Formats: sequence, structure tokens, C-alpha cells
Amino acid sequence: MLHSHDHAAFADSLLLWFSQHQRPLPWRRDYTPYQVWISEIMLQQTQMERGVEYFLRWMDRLPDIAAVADADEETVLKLWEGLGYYSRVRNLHRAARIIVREHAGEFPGRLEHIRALPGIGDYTAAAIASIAFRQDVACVDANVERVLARVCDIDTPVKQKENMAFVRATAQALLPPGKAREFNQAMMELGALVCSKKARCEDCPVRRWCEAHHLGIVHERPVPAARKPVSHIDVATGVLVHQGRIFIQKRPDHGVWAGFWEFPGGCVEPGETPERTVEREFMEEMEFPVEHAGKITVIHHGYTTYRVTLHCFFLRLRSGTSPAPVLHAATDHRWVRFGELTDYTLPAGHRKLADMLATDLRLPALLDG
DNA sequence: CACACGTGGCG
DNA sequence: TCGCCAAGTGT
Repeated sequence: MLHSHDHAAFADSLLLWFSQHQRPLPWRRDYTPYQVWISEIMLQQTQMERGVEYFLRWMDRLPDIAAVADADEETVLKLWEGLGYYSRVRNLHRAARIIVREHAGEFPGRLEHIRALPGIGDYTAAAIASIAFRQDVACVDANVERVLARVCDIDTPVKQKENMAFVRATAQALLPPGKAREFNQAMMELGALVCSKKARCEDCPVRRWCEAHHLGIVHERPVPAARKPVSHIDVATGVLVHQGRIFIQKRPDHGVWAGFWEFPGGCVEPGETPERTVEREFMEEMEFPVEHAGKITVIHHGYTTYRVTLHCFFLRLRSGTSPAPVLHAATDHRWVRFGELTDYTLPAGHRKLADMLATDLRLPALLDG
């Protein structure tokens, strides 16, 4: 059991472990508010390893807040392509402009000002305040929740309100004043490397204070929240080829994949074949009458709450059709050469499809024909 | 407060 | 193949 007189020893053990085992990461060098901010947003719901390459590319292209504020939306979206949860980058872009306008371009150091920026919630505000500005505020993410659910043997779903309040208070009580930067990162690093889903208790620097470890039920903590079942949908999309070019359109400014470019398509309705879906969607969305020119592939793609089977087809315009679309589901369109597809920001499933086109032997003939 | 929001890795 | 999930936020 973790008593208040153990708090200092707990923190000491944890901090010693962190000093020896922390991973060297690009945002752990200078701890500038800008770099801490970008890394925190990038790492939300994202694997550390994937975050590193995106972070380095971002810093290379946009080295400071002013550069972000000056960049256009296309640029920041392209830098985020493939990371997911794209509202993060839109909020980040807005926040950079707010910082320039309202904070003279300097990242704000007060917790309430940090928290007020778009895209920054309780966790990220505390993370930036502590890691960049060394304020004594504990941050609580899924790692901290998991660690403390085990240390304190919380036997109900940790996401419950009372549990969250308890976890937050415990994290704050454990935090040694003046060492918030190291302590908060140490708690998260412990959760990532040792107190992970499959716990490695033999390597844990704080197991002597861990209730679940004493009880031998670490694997039963934290108690997960109930989950909704994952649903499955079929989607069909078409690569429309005409006079050496491929048709793409730009999605609306709101909703999923806002501002992304895509091959048109839509959900396969009950009783409908994917072939028919594509014909219907191309007529509804662009008023294009199309004919099929071959099935390309089927792409399986998973999302948080549903799985998609994406049926992909080559299409041609019916002879005599004007290549000028009447857009009903998009804000813009392009007829692009194959090689230009890399310049546009596509959802991951469509990016996969675009990559497959590179090796499809039918495409050159269609482009010529 | 439940739900939407992306993606790729892993067992 | 498939469910779970990885440094959450906005509505």
C-alpha cells in the first residue's frame, strides 16, 4: 500500500529509473515550448515510433511557431498525412495563429492560457506546463492511469469519474516539487516500457509500492471500460481515367477527412453491387456517367469503431461525356497525371490505392487509350 | 457523457 | 483474421 510517507521514495526510485532508461527522443533535447507542444499533439493516440519521423520532418519544414502560422492549410495537412486524427493539425494551425496574434508569437507559459488554445485539453496543457515550463502540475494520460490503477489496485473501470479524480490527485501528490518535467515523463515512460499492457514487473522500479503486484493481479488492472462492437461496411471507389489523367476531388471543410483529396466513391447500399455503387456515386457526386474498366483491388482498412472493405475500380467516362464535373460532394476537383498524386493529401486507404496503381500494368494502357 | 475522430502494430 | 490499443480533444 502506498502511504503518503512513501511518496518521496516512490518518486526517487522512479526518477532514478527514468534517468537510466529513458529513450533518447528528438523532443527531449532542448525542451522548447514549441517542440514540446508539437510532440505532445503528435503523440496523442499515436505510437511513439511513428511520431519521431513525423516530428523531424515537421521541424525541418516548420522550425518555429511563426512558420506554422504562416503556412497554409495544405502544407500542414500534407505534413500530417497518414498520422490520423486530422483535427489535431487543424487545431494546431489555428493555435499557432492565435499565439502570433494574442501572445506576440511567444508560447504562453500560464496553464490557463495554454489550456485555452485549440487542440489542448487537460492532459496536454499539464504536459506542456510541466515539461516545457517546469510547473508543478501532474499530467494524466493513459499510461499514468494504467500505472496508478495497478499501484493503487483500482478495481473499477479507471475511466469512471471518481477514479479519474483519484488518479489525478494521486499523481499530483506523488509529484516531487521542482521535478515535474522528469516525473511526468517518467510516469509515462514507465507505462510505455515496463507497466505496459503486458507488464514486466521484474523490471519495475516502484513494484514494492504496487498493490496489484503484491496481490498478483497486475494483469487484471486496469479494469477496461465496456466497448462497443466494431461494425463492418463496404465502400466502393473509382479511379476515373480520361485522356491521360486521373480524376480526384477535394472533400468538404467539415467532417471526416475535411479538406482531403480522394477518388470519389461511397457506401455500398444493401442489395447493391460495388460496381453499381460506383456508377451511382459518380453520377450523384459529379454527374459523370461512367463505365467500368476493370477491378483494381480490395483494400481492408480498420478504424476505431468500424472496419471498411474498399472495392476499387478503374473507370472511363462514357463516350461523348464532358470532363467538366458538376460537384455535389466536393469543393474542388483536379484531373491529375499519375505522378502528381503524391502532391495531394489523401486518406490512408486512398493513398494505399494510389501506391498500388504504380505497379498496375493496366494503368499505362488506360492513360494512353 | 457518449461518441466521433485515423492509423498501423501487435498478439 | 481480428480485437485491442498508442503521450486525447471537441462536441
